[in-house]
This record gives sequence, structure tokens and C-alpha cells, in this order.
Amino acid sequence: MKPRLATDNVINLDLPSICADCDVREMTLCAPLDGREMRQLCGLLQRIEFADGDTILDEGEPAEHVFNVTGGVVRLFKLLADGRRTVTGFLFPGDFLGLTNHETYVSSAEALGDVKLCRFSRTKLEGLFTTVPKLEKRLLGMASNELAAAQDQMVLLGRKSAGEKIASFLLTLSDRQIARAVAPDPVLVPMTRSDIADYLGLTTETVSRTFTQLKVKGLIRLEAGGKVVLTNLDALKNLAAGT
Amino acid sequence: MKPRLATDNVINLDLPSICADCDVREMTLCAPLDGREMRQLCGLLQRIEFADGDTILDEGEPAEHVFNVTGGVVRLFKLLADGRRTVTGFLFPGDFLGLTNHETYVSSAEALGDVKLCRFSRTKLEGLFTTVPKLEKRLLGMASNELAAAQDQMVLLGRKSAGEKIASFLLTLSDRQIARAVAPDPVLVPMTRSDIADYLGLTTETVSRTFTQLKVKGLIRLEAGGKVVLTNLDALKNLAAGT
DNA sequence: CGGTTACTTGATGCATATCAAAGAGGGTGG
DNA sequence: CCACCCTCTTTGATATGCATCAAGTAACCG
Repeated sequence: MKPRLATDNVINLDLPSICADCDVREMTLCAPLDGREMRQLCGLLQRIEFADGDTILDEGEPAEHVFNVTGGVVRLFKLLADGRRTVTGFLFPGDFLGLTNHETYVSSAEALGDVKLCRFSRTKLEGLFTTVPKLEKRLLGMASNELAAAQDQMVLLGRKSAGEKIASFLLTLSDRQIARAVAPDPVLVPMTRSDIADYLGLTTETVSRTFTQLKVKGLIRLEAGGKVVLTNLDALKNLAAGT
Repeated sequence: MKPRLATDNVINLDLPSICADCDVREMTLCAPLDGREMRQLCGLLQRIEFADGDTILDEGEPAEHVFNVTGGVVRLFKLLADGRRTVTGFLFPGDFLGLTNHETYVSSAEALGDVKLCRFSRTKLEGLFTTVPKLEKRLLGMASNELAAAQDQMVLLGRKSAGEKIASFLLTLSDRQIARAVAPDPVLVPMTRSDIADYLGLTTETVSRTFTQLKVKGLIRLEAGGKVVLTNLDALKNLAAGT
């Protein structure tokens, strides 16, 4: 809940170490920027951290900031009036948080374990668009990718069986590990069965049972610490694709 | 032959008639453009038409063009390997088609009845971004809206019952009619039960049964020509919100 | 009008939800 | 360092909402 500002008294100098040692720069908003542009952007960001379960922002609240995830995992979700929850996505280092065309956020965001973010004032970032159009182009690209992922998720939610959903989920996590230069195979699953269930339109029990079934069928192996080894990648891919 | 004052409606007279008599300009990409910019954009578009069932573009094919829908309804969909279909959206006049950050389209698009589009070369449109940054800003705004809608659809697909899905669907259609300055109440439903089913993650039978149930409960009235009268708007809204 | 496609309705089945309870970690305080 | 507690996970038994299978009916169109 209470963000800890890592930059409380820091004046941003020519080479702010805050960005110089950022290890996700190539995957974020910042990727296309040159040194001078980086300094401009870096000049208006703050680093903040959250602990497990902390609320980062709430759906419907004024969208004053946007964020880059620099460490940890963020859970995005929306609620129905009676409490039913849909997890609309999980954000990993390099992902962008808070994009909206309205005055308010469209999903809520919570920390899933310790989370590090860099935070920008939305208006200040938009102010940079005129002098650094690359930024806006980059944001459009990221939004387009999100949109494509959202459509894949619609296919998953609307037309896939529980087994196909879990298989797709694991493969997506694996692909995202590759994108972050993490080995694809032991898939790290930091979220709870309940989070997964609300992400895939299932219940925790069904998620658990389906993991066991995939294990019994020899497609995966469950290891301690939420690690999943993909023991039959081809079969998993076929299952995920609906073959 | 006319003065080129950038702020004047007179500019319309200078526009090619193809854009001058466009009745969805205020809802499309073009909304924020002034007369001179409109002429630039208009100079590189083509008007094309499709008949019912025609394929407009295919998922996976090279994304060479982007489109504005100027008339009719477009069905967007994705297929699984075994033929299962998910309708990822319906596009109405003013909607944008073909946004992607990849080399290829991410969904297929078909005409649902007669459709009129204006078509742009993707590279030429992107070329305009540098001189008309408003265009890129506008596209980002539209993409952000799409993203918000996609997340609502995830909630619908993952957590809503058949009745809640149909209610939400009808209310969304109604809202979009308002956005196009069409009366909200007789909701026009030009798509088949099968299209609706593939959009909501149901079967045609369940869609049909659910319409009948809503009719029996007095929430809607079904009329000829695919018109649906919302006879109890509050109840429908409560149902859609999950109350 | 006849053929075709879309829609509705009914009977039955099944995948997943729900209800219930027993393990399995994981952290904390004694 | 252990014992306890809390939460998460797994497994089992049962229920149910929607899918599937199967006709019949209405709408559409050449």
C-alpha cells in the first residue's frame, strides 16, 4: 500500500544511475531512445516499490501516472458487482502499466510478490511526445501488441477447454521468459491457483486438477517453488493450439 | 479557388468529394484533422466495398493496408486449428480496422452485409505520422479504447453467465448506436445467432434460448428484421453488471 | 413456391462448478 | 527449533449450466 520512493532526495544528474543500471530498458518504453532522450525521460520518473499484495492502483481512480515494471510481477484484474474477479493480465519486468484513453484506470493492479516500478506523471510523459515522437510510436506499438494478446485471450476464454487453457498459459509464460532472456523451460509460476483460475475463466479446483492431469499424461512435471518443467513440449503445443 | 484557412468549414469544399461527404469523419481516425491535414490523408485513400460474406482480409496475411469502416458491419474472428471460431469483435461505421504491430494481420475480417471502407496503405499512413503527429495520437487513443473494451470482453467471457452475456451484448450494441447518433432503443442485431455465440463463447442454441428467456422475463421484445426492443432497461443493466 | 439457411425448442450428456475435507508448505512466536 | 496456524493446494463426491444431438418451424431468396 505505502509506496517507498527510492528517489526521495535525488536530483537527476546527467547520467542518473536510476536508469543507467536499469536491466529492462531494452524491453520497455525506453527501448528506442538515445542518450539525450533517455535523460529527458529519466528526469521525470520516480522509482517505487510495493510488497506482496499491495494495491498499486485501482480501477476507476484518476489515471495520474503510468508505470514501467522493472522488477517482480503485477496482477491486473477487474471485479463484477458481486465479487467475481477476472484477472486481465500479469505484468512482468519490461511491461507497461496504466495505459488508458480515459481519465481513470480501467483495471486494478496489485503486487504479486515484491514489485519495482518506475512511475511517470501521465501529463509529463505526454508532454514529451511532441519533442520525442518516438515515445508515442513506441507506446502505440506496445498497445498494438497488447491488443493482439487480448484477442488471443478471447479465443482462450471463449473456446478452449480447461486442458487447452492451462497448456496455452504455460506456453505463454515460457515465451515471456524467453522475451526477458530467461531460460524457457522451467516455467516459473509465481501466481496462485486462484489467480490462474481467474485469468483463465476456471476455478482453483479445476486448475489444480488440470495440472495433475497434464502431469499424469507426462506433459509437465511440477517442482517445488512453483516451477513447471515442460516434459513434452510438442504435445503441449498441440494441445494449446487445439489440435 | 477557395481560401485555405485552416479553421474554416469552407475547407470542405476543397476536399475531394470522397471525404467531403463522409458522414463518419468525426468518429474515425480523421476526427482531429484540420482541412489541410484532411486533404493529405484523403489523397492517399481508396474507397472499397464488399458484399455479404466477402473476406476483407485474412489473419496471418501481410498487413499492407489499414481501413476505416464507413458503412455496414464487419465481423472480426480468429480460428483454432480444428475450426472452432472466436469472433473477436464487430466493427461499425467509424471503427478502425487493421491495426497491428507485426507484419501480418492478427484477425480475419469479413463483411456482414454490404460494407464500405476507406483503405490506406499502411506505410503511407505511417509516413504521415511525422508531419501529422495528431494522427498517431489519435490512433493511440483508439487503440487504448479497444484495449479497455477487450478487457471488458475478458470479464464477460471468463466470468459471466449466458444471460449476463446476452444482456451485456445488447447494451453494448445499444451504446454503440448512441455513439453513431442512432437511437439507443430498438437495438439492431444484424449478425446471426452463430456470430453472437462465437462472440460470447456460447452455442447458437444457448443464444437462442437465452433470448427467449429474456423475452419471457419481460426484459426484451424480439421484432422482425433483427430488432430488439429493451423493455426493461434497468433490469437488463443489473443483469449485465452481475447484480 | 420450393429450396435453403437461420432460428427455435426439446431431450440428454458432459465438462466444469460447487461443496467438502484432507494434505502441504511457510511463516511466526514461544 | 519446534509447534502452531494460516493459506494454498490437492483430491473426492455431487450438482448444474451449457453443449450436444435431434427435430421441427420460420424466414429468406431466387
